Amino acid sequence: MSKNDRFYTVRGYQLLNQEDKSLTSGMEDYLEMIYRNMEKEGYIRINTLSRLLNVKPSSATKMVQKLAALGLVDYQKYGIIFLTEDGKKYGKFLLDRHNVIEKFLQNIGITENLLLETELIEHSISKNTMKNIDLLNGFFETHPGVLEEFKKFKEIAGHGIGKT
Amino acid sequence: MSKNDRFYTVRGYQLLNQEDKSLTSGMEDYLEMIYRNMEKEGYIRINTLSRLLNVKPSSATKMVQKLAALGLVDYQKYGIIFLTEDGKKYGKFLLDRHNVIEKFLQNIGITENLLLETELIEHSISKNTMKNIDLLNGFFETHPGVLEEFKKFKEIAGHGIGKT
DNA sequence: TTCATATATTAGTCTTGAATAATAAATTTA
DNA sequence: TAAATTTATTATTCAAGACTAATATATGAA
Repeated sequence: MSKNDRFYTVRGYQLLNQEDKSLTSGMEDYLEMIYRNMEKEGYIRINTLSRLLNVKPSSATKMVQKLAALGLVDYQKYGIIFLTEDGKKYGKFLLDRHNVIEKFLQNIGITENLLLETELIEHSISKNTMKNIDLLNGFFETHPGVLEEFKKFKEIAGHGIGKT
Repeated sequence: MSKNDRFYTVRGYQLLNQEDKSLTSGMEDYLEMIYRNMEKEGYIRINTLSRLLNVKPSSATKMVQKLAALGLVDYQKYGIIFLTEDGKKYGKFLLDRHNVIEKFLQNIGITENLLLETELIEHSISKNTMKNIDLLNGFFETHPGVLEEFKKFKEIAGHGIGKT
């Protein structure tokens, strides 16, 4: 059994992850949202953040403090939240990733719960996979005939098979 | 802001999820692995399971007890683990889903850490997305020229852009 | 400028899924 | 069959990320 043939549970991967310096998916959710708002207004506040993420302010405070400790956000008690340079870089990456996944899902025909599906998937995508999905999106864009054909294919294949 | 335009954190989605009867991703990992082994040997034991999942036996015991409580596995203390009919159905679904994701990743050119990537992604895929990705796999299979073209496209586009 | 309201923080609790250590049952072997 | 070994369970602990309740700070109005 080679090194990469081993199975791990999801929790196991999380534990592995914390050894390098990457963020937990919770932190990513927050950072991505802070980044979105930075682009619009240049800053964000705890209340806005918690409302946007559907979370209580107390949870947001806690997480923002963690992000601050990691040097990704710039903030002090009762204050306004900004991103540091590092935070902006990471945030941009997160938003790009989000958009890549969303575009891909649209391409293959997901219309319902598009945001929800994107949010769920994005955290589990590696940079390599993201890059390849991005390329696939680019391929579809430059080859519109292919997507057309896929749609036709779906209409035929999608009927009556009911493979779940 | 429509119902589906709301953002949630990953944990938030988990909490929403636990209201319906679906399994946590942890449970899914276990059930899928049990199913794999059922196909090979007809049963599994705690030790094997924990070894395959890279987890301690105590963790496996705990999870198997939960799955038993949900009526998905058939087992009693110190005994051998089988799947119930429900467990088999769910397990088959999980394995199918795994294979769909893995095939997709292969199609777009993921070769490194294929298993790891699959494991991470599979839990966050809805049935609808799975169905559509499956159709995309089918499309690629019946239109080998398209994948060929994609490969060429990647060779050109993949150079020098370095979008991350 | 003081009081009321809005906003943010802290402390403590819950759940999930890991881990360890101690214990118990089952199995092998002498 | 008794002892040694393997296998499984229980009890307890830990971290993340949610929550609530209580408290603290800031801000706007009288």
